[in-house]
Amino acid sequence: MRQKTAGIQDVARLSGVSTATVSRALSHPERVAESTREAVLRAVQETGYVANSLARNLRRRRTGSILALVPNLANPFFSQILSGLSSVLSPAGYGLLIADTLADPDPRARLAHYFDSGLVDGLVVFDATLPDPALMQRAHPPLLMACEWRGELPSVTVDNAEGAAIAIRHLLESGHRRIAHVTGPRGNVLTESRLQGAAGALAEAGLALHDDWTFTGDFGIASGAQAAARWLALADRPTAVFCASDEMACGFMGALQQAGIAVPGEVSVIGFDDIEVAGHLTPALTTIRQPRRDIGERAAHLLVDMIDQRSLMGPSERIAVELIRRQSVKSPG
Amino acid sequence: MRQKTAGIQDVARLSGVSTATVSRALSHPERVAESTREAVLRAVQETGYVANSLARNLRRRRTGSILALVPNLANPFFSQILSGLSSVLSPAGYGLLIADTLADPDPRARLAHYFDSGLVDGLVVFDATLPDPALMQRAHPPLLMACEWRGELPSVTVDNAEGAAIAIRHLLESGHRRIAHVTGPRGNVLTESRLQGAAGALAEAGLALHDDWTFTGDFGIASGAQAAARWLALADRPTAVFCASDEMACGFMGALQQAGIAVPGEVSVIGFDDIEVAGHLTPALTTIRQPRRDIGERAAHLLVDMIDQRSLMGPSERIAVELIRRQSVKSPG
DNA sequence: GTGATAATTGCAAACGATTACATCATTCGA
DNA sequence: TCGAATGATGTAATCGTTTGCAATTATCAC
Repeated sequence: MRQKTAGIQDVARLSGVSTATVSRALSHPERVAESTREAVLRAVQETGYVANSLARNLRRRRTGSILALVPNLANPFFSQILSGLSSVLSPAGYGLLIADTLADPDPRARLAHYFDSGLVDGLVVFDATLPDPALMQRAHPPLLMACEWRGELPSVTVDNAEGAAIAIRHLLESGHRRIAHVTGPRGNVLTESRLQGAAGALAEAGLALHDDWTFTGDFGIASGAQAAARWLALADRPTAVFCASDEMACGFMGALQQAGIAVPGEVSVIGFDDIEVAGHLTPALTTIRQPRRDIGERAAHLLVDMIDQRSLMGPSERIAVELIRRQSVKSPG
Repeated sequence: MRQKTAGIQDVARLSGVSTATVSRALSHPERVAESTREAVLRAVQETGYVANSLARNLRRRRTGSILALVPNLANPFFSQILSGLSSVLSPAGYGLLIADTLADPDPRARLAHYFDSGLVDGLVVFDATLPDPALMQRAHPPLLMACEWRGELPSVTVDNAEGAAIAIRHLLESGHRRIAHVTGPRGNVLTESRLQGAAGALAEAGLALHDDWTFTGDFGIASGAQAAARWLALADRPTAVFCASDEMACGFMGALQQAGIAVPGEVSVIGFDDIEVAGHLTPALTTIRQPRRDIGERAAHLLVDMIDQRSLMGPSERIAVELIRRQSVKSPG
């Protein structure tokens, strides 16, 4: 069974001082005499005392943990972002709580719950549909959007429209004129923003986004494969495809190759994200890189700042994307 | 700024009862008269009161959160397991804390810290090197190993040796006699266990694991590509390769294809894990499936049981694996 | 030597809930 | 009708820290 762990009382008794002094010796070492500090530390050693964070946090009115609400934990896109978050949060003294909003029957209720349970000092939200205006009325801890964004909420995002434009321009420069687009779910801010960037770049070249050539997906692998099926059914096929996520690009290429279509021989494919596997596919996937670890790290810094300043608003940050040229794009014909 | 949130005092005052009654009305509704219960609930509505979990947990001597220690958050293998964990932990009233032990300068110290900080009610540990005997001496909350295992600690694992044996037998049945193996990091329990299972299956067929044909990797994509380079340098090449993880298989196949070697034409490849992308590679990867979501869910159940029974030991569970036949294996020559 | 200033330390009140125990009002059986 | 059992509520202790304030002692300038 769990033996009772030493409390501050025990340390105080052993070192012959009051609990107040023990507490100070540990959290504000400069405010106690060196000799007492040593005595206390010795007693801490001996008892193996570790402060109970529950009590400490109750008194200090902070919890020491921040919550990340991700739409789908099983999506590898997030893992590296979370890793980045964790790497700056831990040293800053925060634990990282993670909740999967997909796995949750009522994610909005959960968010509301976290707002006033006092369980967390701050939130990073990756799903723009979550923090709706009604919800934001109530009192709540600092909240930062990441990847997606909404209204005036502070956020860490990537330049999605520009990324899409870069992708399209790359296809254009390679000589493609007939370009398809596999989108994310309609209504999603990322989807719309990339769609708009793609359309803009196309327009600059005097082209338009052909309705029959834009396929709606959901960022997941399977939806990429479905888009491929629709592409295959086309009488008049585009020579290049811009997929709004690498996962979809992966599903798209896979299904095409199953059907005996050569990539990039018969069709060029460009993705978005640069997930780890992208460079190891055959052909290696040309894509727009989102620096995912950076996103996590920046988000963590911004949120910690907001918490420190007890402010609900904070700066937003936009991170640049980058074209990674690999093998899945070549000149048509 | 953050307006002060209502406390139990406010509810008590508004509904004209004592705080004790409010507390009871909320946590033990049957112990209070219906009329008062209604009055309390009405006051709760009006004030928007939500109990402060810090205070509650301090008093109840539990924290309501459990911690998962994963060796590498950026590895997509874990995301689905975490998702499974989360899906049963949330309804059970536990939050899921996640820490990346790779990102941590001193993971052992962190584990020690969690042992007595009273921050968590239980731990799920995915890294067998962490809970060393010295550490386990001290008082600590219930701990469950998952995927990896160590000593007598309760664990949720998969039948690794059997999985490896199934993989090898599948290659054997397809007619291969010259079989290579890309392992995980040496010393790792998964690595050794799969190695042993593979050697066993080979022995049944009168074959042995050729030293020159076993390449050491680290479960990551890049190490698979490195193994491929070593395979390419071989004068006398095996016709099939069993990779101890899908990521390595992916890196292996990719590098081979880059070098102009056909898979499965010139060499068959079989993986382990069945990560999501496996079925969308070209060729689609034949592999041994680990039901990752199940692992997470079972681990959560077992751990919650241990916590409920205040017991440090608990049953261990072994989950079956399954051969997924796809396209990366065919008969040689 | 004396009063003022600064450096240490202890006392006790928070933090915000839960719950053992005491109290009071009912109900019921004899 | 009375004593006991039952049920509903309140009082106050408790969980394990931190910290404002006061008290004590040491230091220093004069």
